[in-house]
Amino acid sequence: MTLPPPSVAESGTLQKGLHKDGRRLTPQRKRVLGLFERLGSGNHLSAEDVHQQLVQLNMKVSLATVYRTLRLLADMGFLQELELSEGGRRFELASVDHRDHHHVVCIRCGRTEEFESDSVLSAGAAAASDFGFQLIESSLNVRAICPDCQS
Amino acid sequence: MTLPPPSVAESGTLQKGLHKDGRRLTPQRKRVLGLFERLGSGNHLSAEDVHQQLVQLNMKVSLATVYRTLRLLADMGFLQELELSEGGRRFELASVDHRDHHHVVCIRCGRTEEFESDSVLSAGAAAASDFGFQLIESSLNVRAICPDCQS
DNA sequence: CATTGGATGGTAACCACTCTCATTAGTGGG
DNA sequence: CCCACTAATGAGAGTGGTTACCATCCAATG
Repeated sequence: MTLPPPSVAESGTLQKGLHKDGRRLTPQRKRVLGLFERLGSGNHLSAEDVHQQLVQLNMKVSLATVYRTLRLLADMGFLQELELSEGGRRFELASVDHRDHHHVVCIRCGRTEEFESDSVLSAGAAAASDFGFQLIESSLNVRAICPDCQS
Repeated sequence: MTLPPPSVAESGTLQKGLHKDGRRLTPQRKRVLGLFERLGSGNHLSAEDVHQQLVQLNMKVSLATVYRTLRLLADMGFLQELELSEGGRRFELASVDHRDHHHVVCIRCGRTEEFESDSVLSAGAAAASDFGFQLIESSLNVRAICPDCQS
């Protein structure tokens, strides 16, 4: 059985979080967060992506507001900020998954494999907290040579 | 006893690496690499940093050339590139002593702290061997927000 | 409703970085 | 040692993602 998705954008959770800081619930903010909830977790969107998607849905939100809202929602913890590639940060619904994504990369052919590691996650979290930093994400990049390139 | 520092920029190692690809040894390239060697490992400099430092030393190198040279030296393996902070990527001297250290970087101001972790190293080694890769090095990049930028 | 200050939209500005191109200068051969 | 070849430099324009500015708008409160 599937439970109905608990929409943060509609349920009042977003509104509460905003109001306790003197902020306001606007249609634009609901649209942005709602978009992520409709797509589900696992989607990583750039600001431009979000803007385009909303335009296609006839839900006009200016690009400037998209940027402001993404940052706000990330600061509030509803979205998670991550950087998967060069040239642009991306956002996804905050979830326990994708908290850290690690890669083994072959320096010869570029073949990339992903893996997960709790010990790496906790090591990164510990290091951040040691310096008083607020963790966003940690990624372990392992440079190596794949079997095909070892010959 | 202290051995004289083996300068890659002066010893001919840089020249050799350049010549075998039809490239040229220029004063600018020696200056950039020499700067990193003078500062020693553990310094993370942005292109702007390098430019400023060289200007202060009366060793004029244009900013465009700094960018070009940093990329070149990183490709050649003399420098290590850290794509960490939002406000620009940084470079450090690639050295054997420092090949197993990790970074916590503030995405707002670029402040970078180093740390070491055996568990991270073994996790990287394990991941490499799981995929049949031959490990070269692993580096954990922790993206976070420093105390000063958390306001 | 009226008030008020946070939010939006449109756009200019910004920043790190790259490209273009005329000029300079390493390199290797003669 | 000089020359020719062409890689490399310098200066500045251009680029793409992001932020700042500001007049206008509107959600929240009483």
